[in-house]
Amino acid sequence: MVRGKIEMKRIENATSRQVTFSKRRSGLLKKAHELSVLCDAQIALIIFSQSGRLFEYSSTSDMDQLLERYRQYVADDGRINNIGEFQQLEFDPPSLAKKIELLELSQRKLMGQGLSSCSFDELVGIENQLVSSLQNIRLKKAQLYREHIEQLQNKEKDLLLENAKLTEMCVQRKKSEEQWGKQRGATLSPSPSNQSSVLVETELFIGLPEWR
Amino acid sequence: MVRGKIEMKRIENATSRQVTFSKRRSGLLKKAHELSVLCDAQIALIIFSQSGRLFEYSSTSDMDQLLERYRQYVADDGRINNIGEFQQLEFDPPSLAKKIELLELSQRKLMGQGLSSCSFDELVGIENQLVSSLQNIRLKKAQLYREHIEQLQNKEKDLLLENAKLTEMCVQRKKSEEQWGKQRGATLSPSPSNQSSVLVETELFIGLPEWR
DNA sequence: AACTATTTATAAGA
DNA sequence: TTCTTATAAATAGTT
Repeated sequence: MVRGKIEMKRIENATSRQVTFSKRRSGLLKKAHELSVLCDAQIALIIFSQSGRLFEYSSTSDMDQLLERYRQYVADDGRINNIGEFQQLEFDPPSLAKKIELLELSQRKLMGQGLSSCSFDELVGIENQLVSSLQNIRLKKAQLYREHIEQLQNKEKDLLLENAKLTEMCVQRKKSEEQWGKQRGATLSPSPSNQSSVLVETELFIGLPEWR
Repeated sequence: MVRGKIEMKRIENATSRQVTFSKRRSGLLKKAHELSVLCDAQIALIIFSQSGRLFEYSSTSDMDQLLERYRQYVADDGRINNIGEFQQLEFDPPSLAKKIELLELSQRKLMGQGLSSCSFDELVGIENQLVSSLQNIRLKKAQLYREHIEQLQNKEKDLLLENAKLTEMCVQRKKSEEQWGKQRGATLSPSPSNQSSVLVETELFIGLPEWR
C-alpha cells in the first residue's frame, strides 16, 4: 500500500510480518471502534496473532454478552435448517482429519510419490510447481551466497583500512628510524632498505581484492 | 476524514449514518481479511448494525472454532475450575491443528515459499528432495507416454490386420469378377485393367500406417 | 519509534 | 445505490 504496494499474501519475512501485524492490528482496532461510534453498531473483534497472543475489541463493555448475541443469532438460523447439535461434534474433527489427509496426499505428490492415480495433466501441473519451487530454492540459495560474500567483502574492507593505517604507522616509524640511523652512522643502512621493500609487497597484496 | 474530517461521534443524520456504515463496514471486513492473510493471524469479526443485521468475518472456515479458542483463552486466565471435562474435548483438536500447521509449513517449503527461516543446509536438503521429485514425476510422465504409444501401436496393428483381410477379400472378389468377365467375352477387357490398377493404389494407401 | 512517499479509505456530491 | 473526486488516513519501507 505504500512505497510499493505489497502482494496480498502471507509476509514471509518474520520480522516485517511482526511489524506489519502490529501496525495493522492497531489500525483495525481503531477502525472497528470508529465504526461502532459513528454508526452505533455493536462490534466484536478477536485477533489471535500467529504466536498465539490475543487482542480483542468489543464495542460494549461486555464481550461475552456480544458473543452470546451472536450465538443466538446463528442458532436461530440453524433452527430453520434443523441440522442440530450433532454437527458440532461430528463435523469438526472429521474436517481436521480430512484436511490432514489431503495435505499428506498432496505432500506425497510433491515428493514424487503416490503418482499412480495422477492424470497426465495433474502430473504436468505438479512438474510445473516443482520447477518453480526449485527456482525459488535456488534464488534463496543464491541470495544467501550473496549475503555471505557481502559480509566477507565488508570484513575485507575493514581489514584493508586497518592495514593501510598500520602501513602508514610503519612508514612513519621507518622514517624516524632512518633519521635516527643516519645520526648514529651507516651500520644499519641495509636493514631499512629490506624492510621498505617488504612494505611495498604488502601493499600490493592488500590491493588484490579490489579487482576480484 | 475526507472532504473535511468528521467528528468521532455518532452520526445524527440517519441516511448518512447508514451510508457510512455500509462503506466502513466493507472497509473493516477487508482490513480484517488482509491482516489475517498478511500476518497469518486468526481473526473473528462480528458486526451488528443498528438495525440488528449481522455481518461477520472469520479468517478460518469455522467461526465457532475461533470463538471456542477465544472462550478457552479467556477461561485460562481464571484457570481454577477449568481442568476437568473440557480438556478432553480440547486436547485432541490442538494436536490435529499442530499437525496441520507443521504439514502446511513443510508443504510451503516444498512449494518454494516460506524459505526465509531456512538454513542453508535445509535449503540444500529441500533442493535435493525437489530434484528427486521432479525425476519421479518425469519418469511417471514418460511411462504414461510409453503406455499411450503402446496403445496406439496395438490399435494400429489391429487396423493393419483388418485392412489386410479387407484387401484379401477385395482381391478375391476381383479375381472372380475377372473370371466372370472372360467368360462373357472381350467387351469389358479395358475395364478389368483399369480396375486392377485401382486396386493396386488402394493397397498402397492402406499400407501407409506401417511407416508412420 | 519516527519518518515519508504512496497507497487506501472514504465523505460529500452527482 | 453506485460513481466520482478531493482529501484524510493508513501504512511499507527506511532510518
